[in-house]
Amino acid sequence: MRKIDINKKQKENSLLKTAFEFFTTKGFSKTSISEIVSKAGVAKGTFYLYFKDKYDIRNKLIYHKASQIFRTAAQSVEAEKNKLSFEDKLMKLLDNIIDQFSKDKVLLNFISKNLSWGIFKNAIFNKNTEDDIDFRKVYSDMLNEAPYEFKEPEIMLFMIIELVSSTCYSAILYSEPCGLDTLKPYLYNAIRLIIDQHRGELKAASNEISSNDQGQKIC
Amino acid sequence: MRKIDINKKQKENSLLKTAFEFFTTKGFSKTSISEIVSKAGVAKGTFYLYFKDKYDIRNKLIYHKASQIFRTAAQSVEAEKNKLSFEDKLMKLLDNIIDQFSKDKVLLNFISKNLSWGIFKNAIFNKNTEDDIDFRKVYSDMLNEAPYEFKEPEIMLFMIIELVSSTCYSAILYSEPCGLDTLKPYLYNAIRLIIDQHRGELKAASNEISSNDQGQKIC
Amino acid sequence: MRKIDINKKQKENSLLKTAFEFFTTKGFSKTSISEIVSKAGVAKGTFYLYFKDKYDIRNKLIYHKASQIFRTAAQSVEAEKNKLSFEDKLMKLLDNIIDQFSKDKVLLNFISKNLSWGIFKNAIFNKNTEDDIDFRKVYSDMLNEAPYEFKEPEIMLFMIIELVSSTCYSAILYSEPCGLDTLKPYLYNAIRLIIDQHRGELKAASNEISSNDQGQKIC
Amino acid sequence: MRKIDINKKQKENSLLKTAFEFFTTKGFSKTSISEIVSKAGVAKGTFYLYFKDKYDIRNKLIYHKASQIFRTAAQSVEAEKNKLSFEDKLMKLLDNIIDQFSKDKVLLNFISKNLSWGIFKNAIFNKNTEDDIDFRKVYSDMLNEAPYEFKEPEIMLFMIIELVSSTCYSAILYSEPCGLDTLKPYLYNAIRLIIDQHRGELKAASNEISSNDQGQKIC
DNA sequence: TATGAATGAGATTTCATTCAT
DNA sequence: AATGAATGAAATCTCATTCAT
Repeated sequence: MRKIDINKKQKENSLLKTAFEFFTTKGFSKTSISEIVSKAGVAKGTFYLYFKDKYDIRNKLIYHKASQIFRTAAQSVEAEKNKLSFEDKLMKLLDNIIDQFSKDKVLLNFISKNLSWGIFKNAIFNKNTEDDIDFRKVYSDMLNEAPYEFKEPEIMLFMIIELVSSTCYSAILYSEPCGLDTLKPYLYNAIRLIIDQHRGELKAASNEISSNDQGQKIC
Repeated sequence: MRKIDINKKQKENSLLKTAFEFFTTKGFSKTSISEIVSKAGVAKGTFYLYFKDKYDIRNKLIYHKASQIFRTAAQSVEAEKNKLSFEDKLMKLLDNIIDQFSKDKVLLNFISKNLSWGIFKNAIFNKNTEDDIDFRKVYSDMLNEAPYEFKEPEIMLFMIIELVSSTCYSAILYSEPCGLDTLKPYLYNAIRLIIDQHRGELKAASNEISSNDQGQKIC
Repeated sequence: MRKIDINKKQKENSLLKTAFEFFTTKGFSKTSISEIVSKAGVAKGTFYLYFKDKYDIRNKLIYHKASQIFRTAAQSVEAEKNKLSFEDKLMKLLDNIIDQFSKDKVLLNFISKNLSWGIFKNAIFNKNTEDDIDFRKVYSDMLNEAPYEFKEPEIMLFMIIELVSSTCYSAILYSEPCGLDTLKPYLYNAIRLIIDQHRGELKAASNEISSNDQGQKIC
Repeated sequence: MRKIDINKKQKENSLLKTAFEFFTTKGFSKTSISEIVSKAGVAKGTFYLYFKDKYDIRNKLIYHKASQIFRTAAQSVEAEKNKLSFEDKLMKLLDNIIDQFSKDKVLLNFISKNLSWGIFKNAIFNKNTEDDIDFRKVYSDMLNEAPYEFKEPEIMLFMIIELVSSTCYSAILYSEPCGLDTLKPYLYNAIRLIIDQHRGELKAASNEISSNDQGQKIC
């Protein structure tokens, strides 16, 4: 990377960092571009060289942060990939995410307040930059590795994510109606029940992974 | 009510109605008080006689609308109160609410975008005006009439409400990841599973509901 | 006085009292009629039954307070009327006024900030209500009783009053450039010098008191 | 100075000039920032680039104008610096100031209405911009050059300034209680008397001013 | 007399965005 | 690429005063 490009990247990062600070402390609509640029140490006009407008920088932040969370969680599962069942992998993934948020309430608040399923899906299901993880692939790999078929796996994931995100948001930030620790057993049990209701037949052995052990197949 | 009070109520309603129109079509932050008052046909200063600021009128709208939805739903259950089991009553209540929202997407959007468990709890668990329904009482009546004890009934309601509201929001408004009709069977099944996990022991017979098995009573 | 008139007087006094409180603590332009009436316990419209507008109540307050100060001072001199020389009477009068102000800085601030020679002259040289003192008469009596003529007595009084009021204002309220005690000797000496420069000839015996000893006149 | 800085100075001056016009004709509180900017031909936001608020521009005007007056007066004395006695220099200074005000009643009114010893002292005793004159130095130079010591020279100056400003204000603007010409002889005489009462001992001869009467020196 | 709801012009201030430098 | 002065529409909010009751 040329020196000038490094410089540009630094400016952009400085703006992103500062914007995040203000958005999380003062809120999006009460943060002005003026504040961001003066704290970031660049001129007003410069802001518009890097971002289309205020909404642009917010969305880029959400993408960035959400993707960071998922990458970390995915890595934690990766290690034990082959030892865990599908359910356990998914639970571990969720537990890791919840853990990250409970340790970073500011980020939770920011993402929650600005999250819609649309932006969210975009953030985790599409690669926006080279570093971003492709969560769609992670999930479909997990499904493929599972011994069962799942009915409507997207709906299943959707329900789980919505249940987790909305209940944990309230439990972590406001302890409403109870703290995270009280909530967890009920929540995790509910998730397993939801997975159960979507679990279908045992898979027929797939070609790729068991082309040579067809003998075991019974069906 | 004196003529002047009727007039005041009309002014307030006119402002609420107009504000709701703008908030739902243009969005909260893009709606100005100037627009509201000029459409409502009152002077700018008059707005401030009724509401502290823009946030105040928004919160009052949420209270008002949320409470309206719940009152309607509660009334629909009231009729068959004694014929239905606890589960069926709760499911009917939820179904009625989902139904109302699916018919009034504008309202759903408005309430969802501005809803937090805090405001929500306030709206349905506290009477703000005389007309407001006391949802807490409705729920606790339902619990009392059930033959079973429930473990942590507040957490149960919380999980159900969060699951329903966040999944339906996305399904009704954006058909994401699927339409409401596709979602419903999975969602309703999930709800019943959640209720199941919270159901506890059979209650000791109480006076009202078991006048004919007093013999079992020991006390 | 009829009961209804007493009631009216009470309302007016309550408004005056409250307005004075706010004017002296928040300042004239930052005090709103709303605040005054709500503290005074009357309706907004009622204010306009007693006062033309905000300026009207301020002027009435100034008249009232200024006249009060002068009445008190005049009374303190009255007792020793015949024992003191003109100079001493005037000095005692001034000293008493300064004393009152140094004990009531709030009032000093209010009157000073809103004082102009015009309003001031009006306040002390014209009777506004029956209780108000006629300062013009007090001063002219003092002059008549003095054994000397005075050149331009009005200019003399004017210079003294302006010197006293502007220097004491600053000394009492801000100790600028020095406190009142440090200022006093220089100030009082300056006043005596000013009186000196206006003192004229010994008076010819006046008609009333010495109609029969005209022979003494030399002129 | 860069072209852009010249432009900025012009904008600021245009705002100051326009504000002064309105403040002096309509009064401070009846002048709106809207009026100022529209007359000055700049955008409303531009005002806030140069001044914090309405009070800020007023204070800057007072500083500016007061300092202008004193600079002019000081220059008039400078010429005859060595020919005049301390008293005559001070009288000439005051006379020049009074003269300026009597020719510019609008300015007198503006400064007087908004003057307090605090702002005033600030205006003349502190350099606010590079052009501002340091009146403190002018006065202390005058004192140093005088052959006498003065008791409490600051109190002396204070009394003189207060006496002059408050009496002349009324005389020039309202001819109350008399016109300036009638007042002057009495006023100037009073000032000389005040100076007299503060004059102390002859100074021990300093090197510069009394090289030829060293014989009298005892030390 | 007394009330206080209603007025609505107008005040101050903010801020995303542009554009000449 | 970077700047930051300038914009000016628009936002929120105030408040002296009126007038129907």
